[in-house]
Amino acid sequence: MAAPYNHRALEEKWQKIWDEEKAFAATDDYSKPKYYALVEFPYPSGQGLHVGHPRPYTALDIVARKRRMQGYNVLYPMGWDAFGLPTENYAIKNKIHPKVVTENNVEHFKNQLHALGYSFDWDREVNTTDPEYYHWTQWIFLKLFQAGLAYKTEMPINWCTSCKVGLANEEVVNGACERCGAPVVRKVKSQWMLKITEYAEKLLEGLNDVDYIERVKVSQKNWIGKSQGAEVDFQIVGKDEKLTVYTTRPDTLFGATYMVVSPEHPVLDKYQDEIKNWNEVVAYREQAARKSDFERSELAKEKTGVEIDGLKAIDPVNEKEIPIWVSDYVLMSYGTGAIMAVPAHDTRDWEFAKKFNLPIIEVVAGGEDVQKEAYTDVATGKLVNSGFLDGLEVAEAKKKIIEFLEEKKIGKGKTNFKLRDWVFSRQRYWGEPIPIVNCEKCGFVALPESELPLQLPEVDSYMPTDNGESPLAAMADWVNTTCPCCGGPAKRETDTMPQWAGSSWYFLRYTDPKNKEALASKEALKYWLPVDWYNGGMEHTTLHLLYSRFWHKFLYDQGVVPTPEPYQKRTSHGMILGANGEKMSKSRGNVVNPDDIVMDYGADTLRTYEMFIGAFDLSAAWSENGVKGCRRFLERVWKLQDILTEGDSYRGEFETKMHQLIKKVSSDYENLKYNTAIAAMMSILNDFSKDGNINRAEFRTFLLLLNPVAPHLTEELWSVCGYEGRVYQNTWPTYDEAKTVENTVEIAVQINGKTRATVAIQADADRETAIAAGKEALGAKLAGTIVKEIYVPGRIINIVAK
RNA sequence: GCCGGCGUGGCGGAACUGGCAGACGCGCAGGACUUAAAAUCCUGUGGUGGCGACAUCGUACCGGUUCGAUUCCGGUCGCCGGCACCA
Repeated sequence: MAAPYNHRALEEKWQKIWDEEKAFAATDDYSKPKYYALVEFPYPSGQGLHVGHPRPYTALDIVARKRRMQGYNVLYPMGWDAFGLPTENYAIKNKIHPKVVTENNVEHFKNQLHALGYSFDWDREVNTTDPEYYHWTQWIFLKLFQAGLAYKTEMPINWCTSCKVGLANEEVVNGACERCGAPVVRKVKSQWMLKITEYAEKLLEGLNDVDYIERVKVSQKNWIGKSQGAEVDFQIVGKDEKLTVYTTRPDTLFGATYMVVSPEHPVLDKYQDEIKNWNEVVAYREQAARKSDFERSELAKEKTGVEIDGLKAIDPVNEKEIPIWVSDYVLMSYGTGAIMAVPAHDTRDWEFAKKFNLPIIEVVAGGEDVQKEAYTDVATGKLVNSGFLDGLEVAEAKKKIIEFLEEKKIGKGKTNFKLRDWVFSRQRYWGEPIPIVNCEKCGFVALPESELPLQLPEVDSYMPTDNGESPLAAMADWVNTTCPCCGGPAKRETDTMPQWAGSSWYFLRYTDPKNKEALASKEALKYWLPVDWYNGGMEHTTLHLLYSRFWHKFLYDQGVVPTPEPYQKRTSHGMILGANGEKMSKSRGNVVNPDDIVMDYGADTLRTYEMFIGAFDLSAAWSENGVKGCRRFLERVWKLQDILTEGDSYRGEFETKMHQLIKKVSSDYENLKYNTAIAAMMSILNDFSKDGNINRAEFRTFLLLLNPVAPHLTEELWSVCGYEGRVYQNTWPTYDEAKTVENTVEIAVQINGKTRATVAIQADADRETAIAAGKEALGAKLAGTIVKEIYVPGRIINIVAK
């Protein structure tokens, strides 16, 4: 009888051996085929590892281990995305330097990950807060600055009232701070911006060349928000001034019955003397400005606005004079900040027109009464009341009107994006200093590369300030410097970079993490890129994933990296929820600590459970009973050693089963179907138990297949049962396609599509034989006249009778 | 509102390309072992009817295509995710 399955001793033992043997180090042997598997590096928070973390880590650990056994040089690295607010807040509260907080948290996280037996190459660990690392984050920023893609501007930013920090658009969710949930207001500040919009088209097109799961692609496309339409100039009556609008429906130009400008539109100030109701306009504008984005979207149902008394515009196609309104349903930040309103064919314009009694003119026929509802369908309608466009379909009309506009020089075809430039400044301490000085004479000047890394200075207070200045601004010694350009007095930039900076390129550093001359050597980048498989959370789809693709594409254009896209394949895992189906949180009291599971059941059980819990991409509720079930499975695997018999080839009925198993497990591991791979192994285990035997050849293959999921247990069994070497040093089992097919199959025999019997026949039986056998199996059940006989080899026999 | 995805036992979930729906696990019920319990092992487990072989219904709902539909098509309802006065 085998000794009891002592997971604690055994897991510790093997983790130590793997460390000593450097079992999972990626080598610099560039002649071997490579495989780069990547998971998002964690933010080392004070709470430690969450049970959600092991799900993606285990999934790609399985892939990494399998690929190594298949002869690949595998890079499966891990690191720390350690700049950020929670650490800083903790540091403020407990009066500990954020660097110390980070070190402690990293150590804790590392121990926890280590206890899970991941095959990370710990020699390549990176940490975004390490000056050796952020040296290169700053270097990339300088490149962006030199290329004109980083600029500083006064603009209204999203200001979190609680974190006291500016946020990128992507960090604002329903008008509230993504992190803390506090309301976000607009605040005008001078900010560093990155021109991600310059790459909008490339970011969109690049999606065609990569293998991302559909919903990730769709989210990125929505976020980039490409639309095609036209810009059209509307003459302002009696002025030498044109009001330009952007529209995706230039075909409806004849139906424009009024115009709307956003409250911030400059035309208002320019002609304030001619606006008779200027007081009213100013009042409206102030009211709109006071609203936070949150309120704006909350109050979206009811349209508001003021007609500008004194300014009119002329529709360029029909010369009609139309009124101009101000309303906050038109945004200054998209298009031109002004629109032509076509209430008959736009829902928002329709609502506005109804409220203020403006005319609604149908120009696309085919819908219901436009006085009752806007008709927005573009696929079926035909143009009416539109002069030379009458009778055309929408698509044709669009083309024709754009030609017309361009010919008359009153407009042009235009593509717009929703994507906006990336607000790159944070008024915080715990981030990468921006390596720029502001010289009175020379303006903004880049630090010379030789002065990198520009290290974070020690400060007395990390507190953010109410006036929106970074804590660094209070450090006169550090702030006051000399201009690298003219040597005159200059001031350092005191804002720091957002957390997304360090994570935008970390996968490059893993390829050559200790390089002091460059972010990584050309050779390393050429060999390892692109990342073959990257898995991460859906919540990073429009943030990290988009940002890092942007940086990568920029670095590609600079000749720094060899591939236009960083990640060949991107998948996403579902969340692990509490047992009650709700998100785990302290306040809900449904948090599961992975340390407890490792202690009580073992890392292998936790790994198996998280892979078995359900479809990888869907969220799944925690179940302690499910954990027990997986532990039970591993216990039964452990006991197989008691029924082990000699044999160097698969026995009889097990031959087909083993070949099928190798095939299934191998492909399931590659296709995020870990749950069915484990189910298949459970199933064959049941067969072995029932049989009362497993021979050495069968057990050997079984251990190899299970190893990526439960590496400690399988190594121990491998060693205990006297197989040679280590599992991880062995070759992944192969199968013979011909041997996955059974000789005899039991197939269903149907009458009129309903199964009435089953029959065992040769898998490759010919039609006559099969149908004869089928009829025999049906016996007396077969009655009436046979109309048709269907035989699908290996699948079904169906007799159609009347 | 637009876009994407989903809807299968008591529960988590399987089902290749249209071919025996419910693999595997959990739970539950019965049994073995035990003084007893836990653990372990064995058996059963979609509903209804029948002692039974079996019959019949059943993959959100309604309809269609097909010899045959969880799978394909049309419509309805519901849920989840992304985007959202983006003109």
